[in-house]
Amino acid sequence: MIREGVLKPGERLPSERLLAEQLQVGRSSVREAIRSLELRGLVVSKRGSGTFIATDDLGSMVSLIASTLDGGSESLKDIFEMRHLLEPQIAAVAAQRATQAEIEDLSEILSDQDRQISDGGSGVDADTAFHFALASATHNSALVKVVSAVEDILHQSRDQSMQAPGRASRSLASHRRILQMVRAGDGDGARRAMEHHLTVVEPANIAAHHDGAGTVSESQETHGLHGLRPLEETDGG
Amino acid sequence: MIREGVLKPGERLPSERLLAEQLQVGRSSVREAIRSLELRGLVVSKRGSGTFIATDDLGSMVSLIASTLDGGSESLKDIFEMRHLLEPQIAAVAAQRATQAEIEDLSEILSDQDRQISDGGSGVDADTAFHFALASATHNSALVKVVSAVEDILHQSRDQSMQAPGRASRSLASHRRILQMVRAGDGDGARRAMEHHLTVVEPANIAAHHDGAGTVSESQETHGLHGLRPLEETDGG
DNA sequence: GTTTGTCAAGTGGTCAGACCAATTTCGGAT
DNA sequence: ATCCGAAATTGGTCTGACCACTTGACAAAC
Repeated sequence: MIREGVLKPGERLPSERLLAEQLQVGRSSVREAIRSLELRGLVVSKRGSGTFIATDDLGSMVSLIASTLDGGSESLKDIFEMRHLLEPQIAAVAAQRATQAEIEDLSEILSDQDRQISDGGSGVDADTAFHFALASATHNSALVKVVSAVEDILHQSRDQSMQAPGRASRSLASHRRILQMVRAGDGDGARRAMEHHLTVVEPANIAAHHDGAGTVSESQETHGLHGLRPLEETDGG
Repeated sequence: MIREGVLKPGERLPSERLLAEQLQVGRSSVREAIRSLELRGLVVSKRGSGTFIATDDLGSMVSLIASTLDGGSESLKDIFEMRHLLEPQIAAVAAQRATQAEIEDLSEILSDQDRQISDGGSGVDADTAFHFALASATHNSALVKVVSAVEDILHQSRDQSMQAPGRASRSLASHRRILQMVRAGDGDGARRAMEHHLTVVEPANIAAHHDGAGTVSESQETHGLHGLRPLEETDGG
């Protein structure tokens, strides 16, 4: 429909009223179309200003994938498994492609994690950030999106299971090992390090394989889905 | 905010007008909210009938992820790469978990593919179906969704590049090899077979990493990786 | 000349009412 | 009991209006 015209990022769309007139449809329909694009993260609307082609706006895409992937607590183990299949591969690719800046970025994140743990925190934020930064280092936008969505979903559940003493520091240690491999450009080593990380440090949260029914608690309904109300984004573009 | 009331699949929501009255907001806003839920695949609206909680509706979720993942021609190689990282793993998991029924299903699909090719077709539909069925055999809904989205995106581009003579039959052959491994419950073998399939049969479509395979229009290709190494890991699993 | 305050125009967000098309519901005719 | 058709209901769209906000231009003050 609207995609025909190839528009550059940041460019402003015609106003809803003008668009409605040009397309000979009501403004409601135009709004609905724009809204759908906005929910897809392709476009951002700003009251009083206009509607613009999204620059990269990773966040909205990620949350969109996350909400789609998150089918309730039942699928949490599926998410974990996908991560276990994907992230070691990502670590390997990242090890081969990471730039110096990205490596420093990762290093910085680990320092943060260290600091957080020293302050008595769980370090989950830095933990998530590490996985995200690692995915970014693959220079593969699709991977970044999927991994971000996965990490997003797992973020909350991790917050609780991270409480176990020793886990935080072990997580940091294996993160360091991964970074070391990335720094060395050792894809295979990075893969193994990530595998170890996921197997030893992370997985206990859910554990359950695919045999039994639900060892999952349905009270864990804490996903950050936006409900009926459209969220207002204070995007400072 | 609809989340509060736990609604069962298939249940009908209050009408837009009623909802608007109850929430003390305009019908437009209600519609917009419902639309956002519909785009997320959580709900389906039927004119004259009502709005219902989506049952499972894999399709809409998949197309949603696909649209989010599909950032234009620039990201096509990213999609390919993600597939290359993910599908061998999926094949391995599927080999370990596939039920007899699912194996027969896969076998059936290959028969279809054979038939399509004999009729002079490219067999892309059966091809996509195979990958989807394989993902389903993992019994992991998250994997199914992501793989489906990936296959969905690649479906069209594959349609064109599948024209090359010999490709279709080679695809079928390597599919057969994968199925054989799945049937044997050989996860590692399935992984390798899928890797071979993706490396030898599929990837040429886009190819153009940095050695210029030329089947891609030049203007589209300028955006991607500048000096990135192609991943060439023979995965010593 | 530069800065500041003010205001008009434009924009997306919302609301209200109306009509359309598809569907369901239900009463009456058979 | 079955069939048919009118009426009610529902989502989809259109129209017009108002609000909150942003922007940009213009005049006033420095």
